[in-house]
Amino acid sequence: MSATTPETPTKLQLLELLAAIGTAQWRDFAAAAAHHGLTSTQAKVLAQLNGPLPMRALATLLVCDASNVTGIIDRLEGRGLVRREPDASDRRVKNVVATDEGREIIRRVREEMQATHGALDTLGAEDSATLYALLARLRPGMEKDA
Amino acid sequence: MSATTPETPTKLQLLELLAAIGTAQWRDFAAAAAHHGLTSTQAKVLAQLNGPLPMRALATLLVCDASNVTGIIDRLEGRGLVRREPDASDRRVKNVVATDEGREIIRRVREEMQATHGALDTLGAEDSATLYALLARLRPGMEKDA
DNA sequence: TCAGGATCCTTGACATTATCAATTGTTTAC
DNA sequence: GTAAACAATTGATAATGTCAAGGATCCTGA
Repeated sequence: MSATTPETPTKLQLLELLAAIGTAQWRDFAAAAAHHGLTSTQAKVLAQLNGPLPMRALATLLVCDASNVTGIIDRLEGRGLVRREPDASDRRVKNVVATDEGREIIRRVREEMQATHGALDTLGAEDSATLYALLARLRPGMEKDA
Repeated sequence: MSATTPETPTKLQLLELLAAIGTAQWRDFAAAAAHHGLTSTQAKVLAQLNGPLPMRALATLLVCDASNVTGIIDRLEGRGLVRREPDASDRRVKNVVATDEGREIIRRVREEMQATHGALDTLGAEDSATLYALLARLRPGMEKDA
């Protein structure tokens, strides 16, 4: 019964570890975003914008009120990092799209997450593949009710 | 060359997956915190308070200005979830400690992270152990410069 | 020792992010 | 075609964030 490396970790232990990793990653992300004059929230929004997203969808992703998103997008749009586009099939909806500049700045933020990069570099190809496979199995369940 | 399950994932792919897991976990956490009348920030602070922590240390962990922490702790203290204690060896320092009620409420928040719990439940004992070991190796590098 | 610099926390002014209630325009269901 | 439902915005207000400045305490070195 080793206290340091349990053969079968408690769900609570695994949860705690996963939370710690998530927290550390967030610190890394927030610090990198600040270097580029972005607030954490602005960076988080840019990170979500792989494709066009309705305001409402953003609110759901950010776990916040829809009215909040209006102001956030206003500011990002004012800095030219984001654009509002009308939706083709529903005129109520406005789709948010990252501009080239927006995509570029978030790319640089991700590049600068040194702690995260450094940590991942300690994993060999095989371990990386194992971790990737496990996390990929976790992902759908985690995103279920979003 | 399978596009869905790469044998050796790119570092970028692994990074992206890790970020997605972290984001989903945060959503789960924020939603559970709201159920208990806590803002995300308040819950995040409570989650950090395993032991006494100086205000300054909290600011570092939250990646924010020290002055910000004053107000956050003021409100948590007003609700009886947290206490300020003088430091024994340095009278400038105030250590923040979670009260019994504070510990209880954050325990319940963690309990209610259903998406995360559900996702972890899909892993068998062996996979859990593997994931735990891999994440444990990642952790020190991620927390290095905090 | 004690003067200067550094550190910890707080305050005050202000920008950003969050909530809620109400409004407008549009869609959907009946 | 009307009523209910939904998307986004506005306005009011609270919470969170930054920065500059200040008081208290610690530390270092002449």
